[in-house]
Amino acid sequence: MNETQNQDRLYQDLARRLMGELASGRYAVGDRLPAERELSLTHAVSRPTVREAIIALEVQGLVEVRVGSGAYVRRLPGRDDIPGFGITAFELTEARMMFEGEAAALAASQISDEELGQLDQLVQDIAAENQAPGGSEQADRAFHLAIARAGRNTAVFNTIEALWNLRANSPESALLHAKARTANVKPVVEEHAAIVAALRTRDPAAARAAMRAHLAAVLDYLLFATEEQAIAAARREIDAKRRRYAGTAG
Amino acid sequence: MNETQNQDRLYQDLARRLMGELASGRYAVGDRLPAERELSLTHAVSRPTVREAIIALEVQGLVEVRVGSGAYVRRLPGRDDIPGFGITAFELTEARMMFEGEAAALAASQISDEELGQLDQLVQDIAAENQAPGGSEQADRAFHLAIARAGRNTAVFNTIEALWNLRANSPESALLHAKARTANVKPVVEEHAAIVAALRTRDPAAARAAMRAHLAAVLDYLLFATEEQAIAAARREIDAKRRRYAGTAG
DNA sequence: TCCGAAAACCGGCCTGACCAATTGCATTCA
DNA sequence: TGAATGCAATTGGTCAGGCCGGTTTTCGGA
Repeated sequence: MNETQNQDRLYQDLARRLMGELASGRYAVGDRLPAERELSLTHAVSRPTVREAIIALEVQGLVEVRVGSGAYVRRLPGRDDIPGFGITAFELTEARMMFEGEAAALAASQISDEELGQLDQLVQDIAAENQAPGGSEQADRAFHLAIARAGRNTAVFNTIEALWNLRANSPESALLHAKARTANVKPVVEEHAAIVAALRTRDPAAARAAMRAHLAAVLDYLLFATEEQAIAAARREIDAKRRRYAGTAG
Repeated sequence: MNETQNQDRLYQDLARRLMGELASGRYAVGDRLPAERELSLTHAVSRPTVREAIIALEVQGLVEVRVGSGAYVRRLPGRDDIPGFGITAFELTEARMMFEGEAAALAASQISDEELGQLDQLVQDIAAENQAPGGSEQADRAFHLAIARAGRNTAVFNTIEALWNLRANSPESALLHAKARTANVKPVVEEHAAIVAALRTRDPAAARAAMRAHLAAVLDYLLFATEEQAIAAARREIDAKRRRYAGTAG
């Protein structure tokens, strides 16, 4: 048993364990959870703590509490609770290529001169950010969201923003991106500048093409980074085998 | 005082009130909430209840609790808590036109014969659904999500699904769509069939065009429905004025 | 003026208790 | 025999009070 990686409060620990039991299929939708008093015994915590944990589940819509009856499973925890789960960096980037391309096309017909100026500034910020060691992706994110915002469509903006949040939540994705970014500073800046230039012409097709080109390049970087990773892994494996059989051969 | 519309538990009532105070701008991000003991006095509840309410806010990411220090505002309740809030039916449909068009293009290069067969069936379901009085949009939703799924990209599928959920959450949107749908049964079925036909050719550009054409038509329906609504509203207003001034004139 | 220790404050968690809603079972009546 | 009724056990709802350990503030000494 991984007895409670601490640092959280007890109720969070309990809530996580209960969520795990839900995810494990131990309970079906509609089933009743054990009573609060019973849970407090089986999990060795007080009833108030059990209540807090159940409330945490309730707020997330996982269970429904009926007075005098019990807590019932309303839905099972799924990918909604783990945004980005099961999504690879490639899928995410492909989705961004498709959707941000359209967002850029929309922005081309709506963007103001002031917003174009802000994008110019953001391109410079990206350049600075990429040269700094261990730089963040703050400016990069701001750049893409500014374009999405320029389309003047809340649904579009929310969608693009959600994709970026997804990216932050996916550890695999973040790692790959960081790796890919370090090697290719100049191209990234040029691509972003090209997007701004296309937007400045107010040509939707050109803006779409520039954005897609940029993200297609990102996709390439990712591929490259993955290959390197795969090669390194393969090399390690071969070395291990070599060592293992060294005794046999000698 | 709106003394507690009951039926919920106390903690929910308190949590709602606290959320209201956050929304009212009384606290800024980073501010500290009153201490638990203080809240229990000012709101006339026990400390456990206050704790439960604060946990409800914490689970939603609204506040962050620091041991020995207090509960701090992490973000203000906004559109994140009411998905679809502030998004008009037009924005949503425009976003769908852009994004589902791309999803259809992706699907064209990935879809299997079996999936094409399922789409054929769904087109028939949509026809049946639209003829039934007060029919739902179940088949319509299933049709569009099936196409999104056929692209074999989880991020893309999740995005399209999120847009459909948004649609369900927006009352204004649902109303308008219901109104628009009743008047135009045949075209809708034909448009869906055309999308399947385009997918069957495996031509991304054709699939994109068919999907965009369909949603552009939906946009037109919406416009029409809105105009009718606006005209009716204007007529009511004129009538009201007429009645108001009838006494003056007579 | 600066620093460190004590005190005040704050959340974390527990015990024990009582109330109200629900539910299941046994009793009772038709 | 079957349905209606009433009671008791179970369950969540809430409270009071208390102790602990971490954080912040304060105040006196260096």
